Amino acid sequence: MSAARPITLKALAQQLGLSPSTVSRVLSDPAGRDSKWAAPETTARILALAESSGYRPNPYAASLRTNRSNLVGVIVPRLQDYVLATIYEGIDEAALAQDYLTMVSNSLDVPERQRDKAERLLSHRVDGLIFGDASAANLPYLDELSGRGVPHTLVSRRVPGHVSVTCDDHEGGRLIARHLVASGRSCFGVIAGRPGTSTSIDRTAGFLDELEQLGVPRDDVSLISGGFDTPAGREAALRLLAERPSTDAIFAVNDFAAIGALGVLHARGIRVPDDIALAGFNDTALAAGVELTTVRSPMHEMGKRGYALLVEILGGGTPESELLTPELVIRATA
Amino acid sequence: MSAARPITLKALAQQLGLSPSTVSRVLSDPAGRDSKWAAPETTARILALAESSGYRPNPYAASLRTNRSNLVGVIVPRLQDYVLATIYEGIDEAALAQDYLTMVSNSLDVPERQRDKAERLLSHRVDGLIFGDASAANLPYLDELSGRGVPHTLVSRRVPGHVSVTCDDHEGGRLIARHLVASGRSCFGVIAGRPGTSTSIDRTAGFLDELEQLGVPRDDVSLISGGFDTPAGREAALRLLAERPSTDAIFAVNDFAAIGALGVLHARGIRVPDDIALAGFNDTALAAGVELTTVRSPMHEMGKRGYALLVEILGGGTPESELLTPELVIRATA
DNA sequence: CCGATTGCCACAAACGATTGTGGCAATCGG
DNA sequence: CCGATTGCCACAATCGTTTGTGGCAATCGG
Repeated sequence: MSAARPITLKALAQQLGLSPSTVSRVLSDPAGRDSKWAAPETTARILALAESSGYRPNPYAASLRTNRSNLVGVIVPRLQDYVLATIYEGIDEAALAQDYLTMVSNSLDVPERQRDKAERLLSHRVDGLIFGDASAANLPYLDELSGRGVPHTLVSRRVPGHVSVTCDDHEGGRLIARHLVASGRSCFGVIAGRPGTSTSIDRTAGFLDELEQLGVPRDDVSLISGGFDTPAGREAALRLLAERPSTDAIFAVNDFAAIGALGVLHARGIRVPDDIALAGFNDTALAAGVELTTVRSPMHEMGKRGYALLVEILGGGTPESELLTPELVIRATA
Repeated sequence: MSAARPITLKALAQQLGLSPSTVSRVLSDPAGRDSKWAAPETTARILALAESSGYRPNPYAASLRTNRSNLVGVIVPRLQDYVLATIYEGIDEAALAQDYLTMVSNSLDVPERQRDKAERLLSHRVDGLIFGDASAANLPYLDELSGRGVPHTLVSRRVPGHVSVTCDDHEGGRLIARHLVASGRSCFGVIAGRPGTSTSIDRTAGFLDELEQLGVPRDDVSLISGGFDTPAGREAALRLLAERPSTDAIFAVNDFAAIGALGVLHARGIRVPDDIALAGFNDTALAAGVELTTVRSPMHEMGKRGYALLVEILGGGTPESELLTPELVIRATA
């Protein structure tokens, strides 16, 4: 019932007839078995007792002394979003491998919430922050953090002036455009996602640039903004069909929006891809489930790199932003 | 560039000409404005300076002294799973409201990983744990935790001997069965999910019990186990169609598996629900997207209650497990 | 053979909070 | 008017680490 108070360093030292300092140095020496802080035999005794007694250093005492927490905070729009959840998994995996722990919070893409969550994390003295929700709307806060010297990196979305690791979204948009044109489509609709986010902006820009390059008149493509989720996709698809019935290809910049669109196409009895081709973005697990043509973005890798760059910054480095390469995944819908 | 060292309590006290103890008591008194630890005017001065100087108590120093961290650890099978992500959001929301922070980790439903992640969290001195991945396979570890006096609760899945908050899965299964029979179905397939988990076991048991009660011969229903995700659903559906072509209704105990099944039905040109009715479970966002008939389980609420019960335990209470009531959501597929 | 290294280890001062104890003045009760 | 209470506050110990400094013996170089 009563959770026994964990063994302390002092207790360990006492049992060993040593001073806490020696035990501490040996235990925290990365060299481990052959640390130079004690005689080999002493080192062995320390390691053995630490192991058998199940000693766990109290991280609070350590952090208090060292002023480092080995904790990184992560802010995402929403963990329910498969894409961000996957990126976070990548972050967490990389962090765990270095004995860092992570804490994650949802910002719901609203700036004051982002600020609130981030400050909360900072109150808990995280060593650095990783943002998955950067956008034009919260750029001021990010800039403030830079000014305050708070180490941070961005993943998934980029904004000017901050180190980020993102998918080459522009290129991703081009890939889709090329594929749709190659398969004979001529009247395009873009479900463009949330305004002010680089994922939305870059993907549609890439799409438009490639179309232009391929000689498609700008008049033959219509854009609809909204959100990244399924309901947003439904709504956008409805508007698209209403405003331009001649549409024969739809590019949703996010798989979830694409699935929403797919729902209305099915409901209308529109055949996919025969009547209208549909493509998404990200290659989430669901995309495979519904045979959706999409672009694979290396989400997991993005998280790992985002963490790695943060560590570089924490170490005093000044890394460059990274662009990960996307890959076209052709399935049944386009 | 250099992150200025945060203001300390001692510094505050010095500027105020008071002792740290007084400042500490006033600041941490929930009564706030009218705490009885100092003269009203003094209290006001303290509060004012704390505010204007942006004082943030160092949580490590506090935890070291109080032996409490105001941190709870959460273990889920996988955050990519919308269901668990939503439950976690509920946990986190409830925790934040009480100034608790949460840390979450994936166990991938493998027992040694669960143990590893949980121990890691315990090393960081979380006050308690919430498990979203309880199953027959890791029951021994959960029992061990009970023995060690580690406060914990379960969400989503239940297991004997541990306090949990789950959906009334048995009842949920009954709801689907009743609906399918009422709409004239007679040959049933169940995509049963991961063996050893209560969500799988209870939902199919409820389904079978209700069918029996409605007079459906046990021979007219076939069960297929596997996993909870989309690929598992695909595979199960394929087997189902092969083994029993007369099937006219499928109950997948999870929306994602259902969507996998939906994919193969579409691919085979089988009309839903005309040829085969399909129902899922959980009412995830995707279910609405594909017009899937399903059972709504209160995921967010589950998280909040799971946290609340943990707090009760931390306070020395001994709460009962809770069963949240599900709700049938009829859409297009059944 | 003697002074300088080197190997091994202990002392003690932090880190920044919380909290038991106690002191002094002003006010109260009778 | 006097002893007891109350209001307001300070002292100092403590939580469990890390780390600068230094001491003693054994070994080394010349």
